[in-house]
Amino acid sequence: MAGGTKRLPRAVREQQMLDAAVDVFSENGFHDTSMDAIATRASISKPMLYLYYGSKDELFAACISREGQRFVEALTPAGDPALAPREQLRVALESFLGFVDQHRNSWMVLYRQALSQQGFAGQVQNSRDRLIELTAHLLESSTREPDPGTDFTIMAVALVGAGEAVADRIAGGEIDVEKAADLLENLAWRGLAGKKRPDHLESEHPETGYSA
Amino acid sequence: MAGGTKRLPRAVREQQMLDAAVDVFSENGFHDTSMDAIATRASISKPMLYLYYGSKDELFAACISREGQRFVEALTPAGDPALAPREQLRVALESFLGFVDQHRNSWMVLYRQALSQQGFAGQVQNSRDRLIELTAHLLESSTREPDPGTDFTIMAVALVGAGEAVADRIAGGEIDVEKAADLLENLAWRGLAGKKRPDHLESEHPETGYSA
DNA sequence: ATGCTTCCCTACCGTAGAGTAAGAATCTGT
DNA sequence: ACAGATTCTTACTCTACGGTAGGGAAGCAT
Repeated sequence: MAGGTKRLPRAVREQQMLDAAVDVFSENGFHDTSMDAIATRASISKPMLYLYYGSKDELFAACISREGQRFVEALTPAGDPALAPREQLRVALESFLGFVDQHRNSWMVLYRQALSQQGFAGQVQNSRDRLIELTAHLLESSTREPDPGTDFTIMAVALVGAGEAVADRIAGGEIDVEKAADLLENLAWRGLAGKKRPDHLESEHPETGYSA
Repeated sequence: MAGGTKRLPRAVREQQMLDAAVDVFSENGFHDTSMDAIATRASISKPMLYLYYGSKDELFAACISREGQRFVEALTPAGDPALAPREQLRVALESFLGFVDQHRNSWMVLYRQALSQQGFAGQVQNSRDRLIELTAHLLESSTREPDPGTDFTIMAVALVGAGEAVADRIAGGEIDVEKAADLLENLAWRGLAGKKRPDHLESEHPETGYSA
């Protein structure tokens, strides 16, 4: 009589548990989240968590794994080889920021929790490194005359870092995806102080200036 | 007979304790660090920690406070009003990255630990926000014809984010300060794919490649 | 040489929370 | 309608660790 729902097949319950776990982890962090809290949130009893996932660590790892999966999937449209490299970068940017905009919990769990939790950082750093390598590739492909000695990987590190910082603001609801994508695209190609996008833009309208 | 050293004046012991605490916190994170571990590292007994700082939280807060202080101090040379804004930005960049290069533990504690520890994040976010505002100001001051509607704060967020990402690589010993500063300066003014610094550069010499 | 202050320790308490034992329902095939 | 598998719960155990009680020894006055 845990709450009403009962006797669901394992596969379903597992997802429910992960949903609850991601929620609570993203709210309170790994250490300040108790298994009881997750169980309660999932309207289930604690031993179920241990039956399906073996331990708190494994449960958290499962969260990272599923959310990381989703994260990578959200970026695959950017891999479309039909697009010009620079367009790919634009798509990647929008996919990335769009993913954070929705799925804020995933973002919080993956980046603000997992990355700082020794023992899980490596697992996330993998997806991150792939993102960086992808970015480095796109930068390299779309640069006409690369200055000799240019380290595209470090450039990608910087750009991804900028993206993550901006993503945090998106997750905080302070700016919207389009504006952020514009900013980062300009950052990549013209520098911060450079003019904005040369073509269209402002087409949307002149209104507020901030999102919310 | 805790280890040999004995009966030091309070002010000294307090610093010892903070040194030890910063070390251990930066290695293991807040939650995976026990007060016993810190006491042992400081060659002191646990009740001393509680006598001088009242609790684990307060001790951690003291760490953040001291390291944050040092962090801000390291950036003050950039405030020199005699410098042109763009030079100020360059100095700020080098001060920031230089600080991370030495004081890696401070960096880890402040950013990788405190920022992800709910309850302390706000305290650090303060210093961070000031850094962002400072950067935004410098950007604004040194931009000739600001495109109307340009949000310098968000730009600063992006640039600082890039700086933090690069700083992590510095802390990891993967690149050196000068190279990172060049990269970020170029990022700010010309964009990632832009040419490197037009003037001197490579003037330093080809030596070691690492600092320490 | 006696009190007062400062510094410091050994030994303990209390509890939050990870993990488990034991078994009760419910479903599925035959 | 019975056996076996699957889902699920209540009610525990046990340990790590934050925090404390109580006292001891060293310096410094007068």
